[in-house]
Amino acid sequence: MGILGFLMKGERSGYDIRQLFQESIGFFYNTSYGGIYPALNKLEKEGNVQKTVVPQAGKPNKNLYSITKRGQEVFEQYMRSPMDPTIVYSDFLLRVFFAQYISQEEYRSMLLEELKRTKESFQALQKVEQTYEVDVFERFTMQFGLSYFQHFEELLVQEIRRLDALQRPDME
Amino acid sequence: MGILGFLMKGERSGYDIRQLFQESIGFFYNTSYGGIYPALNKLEKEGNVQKTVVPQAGKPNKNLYSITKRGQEVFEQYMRSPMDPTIVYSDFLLRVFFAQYISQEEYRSMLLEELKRTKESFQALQKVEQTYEVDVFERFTMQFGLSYFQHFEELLVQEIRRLDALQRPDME
DNA sequence: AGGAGCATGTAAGCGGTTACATGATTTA
DNA sequence: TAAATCATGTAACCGCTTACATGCTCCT
Repeated sequence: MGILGFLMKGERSGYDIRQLFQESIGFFYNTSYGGIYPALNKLEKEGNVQKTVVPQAGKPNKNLYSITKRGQEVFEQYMRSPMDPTIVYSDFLLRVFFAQYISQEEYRSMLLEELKRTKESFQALQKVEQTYEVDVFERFTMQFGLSYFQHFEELLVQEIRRLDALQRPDME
Repeated sequence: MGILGFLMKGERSGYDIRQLFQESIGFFYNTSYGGIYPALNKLEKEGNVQKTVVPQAGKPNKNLYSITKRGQEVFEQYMRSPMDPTIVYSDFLLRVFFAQYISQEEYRSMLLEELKRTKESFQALQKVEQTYEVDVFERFTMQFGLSYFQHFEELLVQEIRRLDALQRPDME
């Protein structure tokens, strides 16, 4: 459905759409080429999008897709349909849950790794937010993400501090 | 893999495991019976778990599984293997991203719905945390979740306020 | 009388990722 | 010269959800 959303904003190729996904909403919604190209073909068959082939030198022809009236209706209908619940898959949290079975050092390095990743995600998203011109809603979505990563980071730092305090309970 | 983790804590049936998943880590890791039973069979074939059949009156026999030495090793190996990145699938955020195509009222009711859901999730998790005796790590995992929901709630409330302020810019 | 809870399982299907194949151009 | 970017696509596979099937007991 995100595909139709991006096409609402203008003509795009499958390649473009992948980039947009990655850069803007990759942190909460992801796809691969293997998903996008077949999806576009299907959308075309259903008459929701139209393809324009743009010949290119030295590259495969570019397939530019634009949304049809029918596609717009489908998209608007989607926007009004019941929301799917948000789903989080966190291997990290699963491991924390079972952390009684590993050593404190291993636990600590797990936290450290997740902290590193979180920081990286934060910075990547921050960069995107500053690079692109985005509308109010796009910006809000990204600030949601930013805020989420920041908060997550804080929790991780707190837990690492707690661990270290246990190691050295003598400290004042 | 969560299955092996639960079996580390003692003998469980497939049904038990499903309940535990739902109640404790359901907010970031989910499964259905259709996933658990086949997985248990596979684990048994591989020699990672052992089945004990407990006859019951008026119900199907209960299949109690316990983890084998081999299974423990597999679990410990997993705990030391590279972490999968955390993945979030949020239909809500996707819709926010494309909210320019819906009216303010529709947007507002979307926010309200997500707020309601978030509150419910928070309360459900809070209840679980208070009901069960959990170890340090299990508690921490849940507090992670609690904190996540709380934070999310705040962001939603802020955005709703911002919207309402736009509606009535005259207010002091 | 009906619904929730206990308890196990199968089959169909779907959405999606991973990996592969191709190949010119630009950048480091 | 190697890697990244542009650009499209297919095939295999995988894990998982949904739906179905069964049926007793306890609570309301």
